[in-house]
Amino acid sequence: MPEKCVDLIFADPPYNLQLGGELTRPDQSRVDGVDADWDRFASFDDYDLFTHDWLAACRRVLKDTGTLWVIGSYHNIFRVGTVLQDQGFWILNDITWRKTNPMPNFRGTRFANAHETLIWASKSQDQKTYTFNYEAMKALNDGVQMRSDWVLPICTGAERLKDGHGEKAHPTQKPEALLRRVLMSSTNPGDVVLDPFFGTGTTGAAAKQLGRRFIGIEREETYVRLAEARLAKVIPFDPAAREVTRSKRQEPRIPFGWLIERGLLEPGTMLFDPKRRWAAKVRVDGTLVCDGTTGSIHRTAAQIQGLDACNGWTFWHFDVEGRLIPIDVLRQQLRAELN
Amino acid sequence: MPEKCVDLIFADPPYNLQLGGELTRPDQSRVDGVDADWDRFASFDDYDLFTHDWLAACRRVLKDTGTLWVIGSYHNIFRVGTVLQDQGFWILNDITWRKTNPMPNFRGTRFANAHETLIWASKSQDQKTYTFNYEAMKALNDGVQMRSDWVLPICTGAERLKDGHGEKAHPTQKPEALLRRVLMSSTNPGDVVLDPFFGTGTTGAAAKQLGRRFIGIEREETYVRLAEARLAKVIPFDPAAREVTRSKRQEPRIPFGWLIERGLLEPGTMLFDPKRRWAAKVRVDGTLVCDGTTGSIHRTAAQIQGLDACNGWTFWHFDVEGRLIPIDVLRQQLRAELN
DNA sequence: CGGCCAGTTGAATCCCGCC
DNA sequence: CGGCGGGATTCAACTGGCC
Repeated sequence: MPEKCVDLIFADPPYNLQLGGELTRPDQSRVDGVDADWDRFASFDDYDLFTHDWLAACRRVLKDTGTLWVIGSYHNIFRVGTVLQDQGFWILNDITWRKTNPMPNFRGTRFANAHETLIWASKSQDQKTYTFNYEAMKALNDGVQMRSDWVLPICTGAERLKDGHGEKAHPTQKPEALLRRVLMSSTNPGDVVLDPFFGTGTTGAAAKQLGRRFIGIEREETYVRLAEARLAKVIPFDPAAREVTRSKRQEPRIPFGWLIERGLLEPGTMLFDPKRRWAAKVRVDGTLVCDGTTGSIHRTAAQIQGLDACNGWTFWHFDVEGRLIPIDVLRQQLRAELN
Repeated sequence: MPEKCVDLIFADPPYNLQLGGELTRPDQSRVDGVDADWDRFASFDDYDLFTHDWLAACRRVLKDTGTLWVIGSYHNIFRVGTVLQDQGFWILNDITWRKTNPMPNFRGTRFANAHETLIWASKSQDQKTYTFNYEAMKALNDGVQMRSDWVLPICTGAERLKDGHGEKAHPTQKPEALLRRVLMSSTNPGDVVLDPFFGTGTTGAAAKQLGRRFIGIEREETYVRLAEARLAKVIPFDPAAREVTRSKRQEPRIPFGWLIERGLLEPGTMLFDPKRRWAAKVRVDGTLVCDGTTGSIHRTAAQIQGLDACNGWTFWHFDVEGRLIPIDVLRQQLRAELN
């Protein structure tokens, strides 16, 4: 695979570090845990080397502007996080996936292990131009910014893939809703997503639904076949519906002066702060005259508040029949016209 | 300190935030961050050595039947967890402290960092006779097994210690409720609790309340004096009294976007007002496209009705075989699932 | 005394492009 | 690569004053 060709990596690395004997429920029935051969490591050192290897390979193919997600539990996530940091990845968030329906602790010896941890990281501390669809995440959360704790059920029911015998096909199949949230937060339509531990292809399913391209790597042929069959049946969402709200930062910039140029604001119009304590006159070049000084909408607003900076778009208002309207609505109007 | 004399250790080790510039809120007020000198480390290696040293010292004084708690955030917790495992500690749980009132992400660049992580560990894999008051935790949780995610507010108000000038005395004072839950879960009355980073003595306060003995180690004289004054005022709980059961939390908020995420509503679905005069298309981030504009269910409904606000849950309906069903029924359904 | 409103604050790895 | 400046950005809980 060529260098720096991937926009996002999602990885659910295997581990088997702490499984002692067999786990039984109080009624002595056996719990079908995770004990596939591919999941076994002899020591922490072995696991660290494995982690170092696959993360280095991911680093090589990830674009500088790309980000990496890893999911794990307390068995392995601390080691993964340490190696990540050692390789220069810069952690942006750790996310707690709070499971609504986890397996209880049958023995009553510990707290019910009811969450898993995701780490979201960029390639380096300096790289600040990663994709984060802040507004989409905020919209998804009813207008309140999304937090680092996500409440989602584990994968059960029809979504959970079965093998030929009606048993679950994969021990740790992730819910598609989790992957959709990951992809929606940190990719754009058309981006290339890589999952180096593809399993039964949940990452691919979410990517196909959302109109992202994807690459999956999987060693077990059984899983590959299951994933292929699964992905063939996935129906992408309506292309119009999968568009998300873009952050203002990524929208084309609308300079204040354009409002005057385009006639949305007359030169000479008086602007006011929300409480009508201050007034400013709009000049033809988009500067304001306020209290004897001139400057941009931002500078004048900042000067009044006696601070370093200020968002003039929300500070300054114009008068319509006695009511004050923020000038930002004019920007929205112009932005709509320019689309 | 003699070997193996301590029943429980609770540690909140310092770490270096590597702060860049000054952080300001959107209203340009300054955030009073953590930048104490004692909190700085030059490199990951330095931090790992520091962690290795204090954990080894803890290991020496901890009884074989004792357990250790460490609290941290993504900046340091992965390194702490790795060193713990390397020294032979056996992780029993990782606990997510979900803060009800965290500081938001002011710049919209990441998810709000709304939780911290605690690791609970015994001295070795073989040691199975540690203290875990399963029934007490279950009782504290309304008769349901306590999970690995704890919802508690951060320390504010009267509990938050102030210095002489009315400023917060310690940058990271933990809530006593958190420490009480820790001590209640994994110690018995009379046990000896050690806190090697005592700060203003929250661990001591909780221990005194619950009738546990404690040892605190603190380098900063200011904190030592504050802790002494604080602890003198702490009144132990009535030995016969039991922790009161917390009232049930208010109904969890269900963001509209979750319906799409969880598959209760397909992206691209058309919604209608009760009289089918208007139609809107559901997008993947939970916004609606209606008559050329986009917005939340509430905003679109309000725009149509020409009002300041509107309850979109009752305004918008989806079509099932020609009949219109309000989307609110889906919210009720999801709320039931999330309980 | 209570309700309402405005103001304050908390472990935070918190912008980006142009010159 | 550093400096400069435009411009984007916040949630829940508590406090205190006023009516």
